[in-house]
Amino acid sequence: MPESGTKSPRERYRAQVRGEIKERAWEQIATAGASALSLNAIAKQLGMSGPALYRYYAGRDELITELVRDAYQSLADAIRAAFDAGADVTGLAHEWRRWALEDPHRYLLVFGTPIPGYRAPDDVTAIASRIMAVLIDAFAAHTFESPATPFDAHLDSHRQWAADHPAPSAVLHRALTLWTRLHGILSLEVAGHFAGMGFDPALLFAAELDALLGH
Amino acid sequence: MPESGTKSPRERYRAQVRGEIKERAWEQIATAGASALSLNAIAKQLGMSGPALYRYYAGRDELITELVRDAYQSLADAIRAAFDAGADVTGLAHEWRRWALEDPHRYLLVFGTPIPGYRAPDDVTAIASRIMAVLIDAFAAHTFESPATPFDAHLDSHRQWAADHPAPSAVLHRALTLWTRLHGILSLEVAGHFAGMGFDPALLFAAELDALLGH
DNA sequence: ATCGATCGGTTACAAGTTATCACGAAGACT
DNA sequence: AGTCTTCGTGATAACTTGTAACCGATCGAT
Repeated sequence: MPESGTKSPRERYRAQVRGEIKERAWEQIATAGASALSLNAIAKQLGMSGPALYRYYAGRDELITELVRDAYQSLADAIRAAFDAGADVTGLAHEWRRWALEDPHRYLLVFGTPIPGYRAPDDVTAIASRIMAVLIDAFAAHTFESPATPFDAHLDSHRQWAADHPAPSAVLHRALTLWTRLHGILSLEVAGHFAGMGFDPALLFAAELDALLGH
Repeated sequence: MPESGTKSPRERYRAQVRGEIKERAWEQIATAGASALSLNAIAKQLGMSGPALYRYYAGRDELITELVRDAYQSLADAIRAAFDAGADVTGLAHEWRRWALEDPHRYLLVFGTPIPGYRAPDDVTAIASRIMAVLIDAFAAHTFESPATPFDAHLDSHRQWAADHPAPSAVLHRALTLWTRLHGILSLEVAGHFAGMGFDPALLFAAELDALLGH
């Protein structure tokens, strides 16, 4: 977030307070989860009492929406940076996992059970498309001798989720499959469903990655 | 739940009210999600006011815990029934999906973001083991020529999650993979993350199933 | 059959939450 | 300086979960 230079001091102060609010919100989410987020507690932590916070965010939903957007953007940045640094699909997948485990509640806020009231803002789907585009680019380097499945044919005419990326539909399929398979493992791991099972989730993750990338 | 015959009328009444409470709770969860569950509203719907509900459930956590247990048991029964009716792995997977889509919030209550305070009761992991055992039995009918992965070796010494099922670790691996891959798709679908993407989730589901069962 | 303890339900209350309103103080701009 | 927007305040409303005290009906035992 550079380039916040030419602004009125009022707006700079406002932006800074909004940032502090989000910071405290993330602290609360990291410890107690998103549904335990308390605007009152945040305000108290910042030294101001109760309704002052409503000058900065219209309500709980708006704050959460912005947190979701930030989290999405954070994932997009991490994936993009890894790709620009030369990471292949395996590298992107491990970066994805690192990002998920770094803050489990953040991952669940983005990909987990949706908050009852709120609806995803439109720009979030744009960020998602950008993430998928990076995955597709990474897969485009590989070559696959994959038999065309019925789903591949279906994808040929349904590719707006990938920002109409010109890659062949088999590649789109791979990218989509990478997403769903990684999410299957990561969401279960992050939600603690592997807890009492004994095996090492990292090994399962690696095995799934190997299986996808041509056994 | 047969064999609830020889009970004191007090206990029968109590059991019936507890059942009605859970019914209303499921209605609320199905419409507004688990985090919007209101004990007051449930009590009001049942004609009794507020704190009377605490005679039946010690608090929110205990009610949710029982709902989670019931949902788990419901899935276990559905899978078990399909298996006993002769369903193969494909049939079990579709039954799993049918169960998930039948009540999305129920699926998310079990496999989604965990509720902040509550912890999964011990018997839930036992039910999970029973489900996994059915999956493993279904896979045991298949034969695989799979190269032993490092994860397979790891699973050989970490199989208590499958109730120490005697199947070879490659089969355990398949069953575990089925779970995580199906959950990856189903959780994203149920949480609405495929909403604006355009493609048909059912075809993606079928494609993943085909890919897993030996392309 | 009467007596007594337990159970079920009630109202009242405490401590929280989100959110709105009306007001005062302080900075910013003309 | 004067005005005007913004920020923070306390008061208030309508909620929530959960506890405490009380009262009546029912069930079990004598």
